[in-house]
Amino acid sequence: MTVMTEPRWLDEREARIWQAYRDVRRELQSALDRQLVRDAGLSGADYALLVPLSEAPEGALRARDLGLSVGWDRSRLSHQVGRMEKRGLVTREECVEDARGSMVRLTAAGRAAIEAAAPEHVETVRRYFFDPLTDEELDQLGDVFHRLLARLAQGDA
Amino acid sequence: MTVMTEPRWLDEREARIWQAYRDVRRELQSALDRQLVRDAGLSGADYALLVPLSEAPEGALRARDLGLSVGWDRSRLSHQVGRMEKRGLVTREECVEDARGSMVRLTAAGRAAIEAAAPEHVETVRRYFFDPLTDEELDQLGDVFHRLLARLAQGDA
DNA sequence: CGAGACAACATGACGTATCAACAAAAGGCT
DNA sequence: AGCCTTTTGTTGATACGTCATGTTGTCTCG
Repeated sequence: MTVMTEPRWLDEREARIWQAYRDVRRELQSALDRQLVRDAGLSGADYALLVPLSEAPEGALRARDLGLSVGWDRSRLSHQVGRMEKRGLVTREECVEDARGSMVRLTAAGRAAIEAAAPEHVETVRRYFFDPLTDEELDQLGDVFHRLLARLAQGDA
Repeated sequence: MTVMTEPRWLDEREARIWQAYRDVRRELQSALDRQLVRDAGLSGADYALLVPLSEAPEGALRARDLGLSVGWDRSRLSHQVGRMEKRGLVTREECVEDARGSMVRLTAAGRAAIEAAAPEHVETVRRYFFDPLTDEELDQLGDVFHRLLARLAQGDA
């Protein structure tokens, strides 16, 4: 059983940093999503899937692998692919090696969409994320992020 | 008109850091939300609103001010308050000073919910965010976040 | 004072995210 | 082979987020 000890509340400095993290998270997401929909008519979710698909050998990936590469669960992926299929960005095919599986394939329209969207989007990522930071800070950030990821991954254990 | 120059694609190091950021973002969000709903029956959105309300003088804030304190637009706030009202966590009242306005007030159940949820949640934030980082790293992070926020804010201009 | 601009909030529609339940195929084990 | 477990994917329900729109009240300034 868990003993009820007085919680270690965040001090003022910690609260400020935590708040700043959540603000960055929200505003960065918002800025990137708005740029995408404005300049390319794509949502962030669309873009997230189009990138690994466009880099895949035949412009096609198993749903399972696509899910792994973006870190989504099956349901979220299936719903999103369904919406994108309706808009003609991708098609679904049966998987030959594994009859359970499903292949997601980029259409010509899908490839055109990601190729049109990518340049402006990368510029936006630079503008809001990379440009304001120094090289040293980027290295430290990479370090910090990977340590946080390690902790998050072990949390599942 | 915009000249079409070759975009400055992310190099391998940049891509790795950007990927790590998005992974942290997704996994941290997911871990915190799942902890909240599991231990307290609250969503992240619930918690986000309950915190400033519980800290407000009478457990009540104008919708406008509540929105400012969490960085949400009116619509998002109104929908979320509506859902929380249905569950008895808050009530809506008319605003005396400004007949357009609306007051959001914490109910007894709402206060009980946030007080029950907060200790475990803070521990979880520590576990996944603060504990793995050193003091120096935290200071640098605070610095970095505020610089990014400044850039994001000027983007609106 | 009065007309137009603006601010505050609600709502409906649609896209997105999560969860539970389901179905079907693959793999493992005896 | 036959049973059991695991993997893979879909679906429906519900919660959440964003946009466009509408309503009402306040403010500004001529």
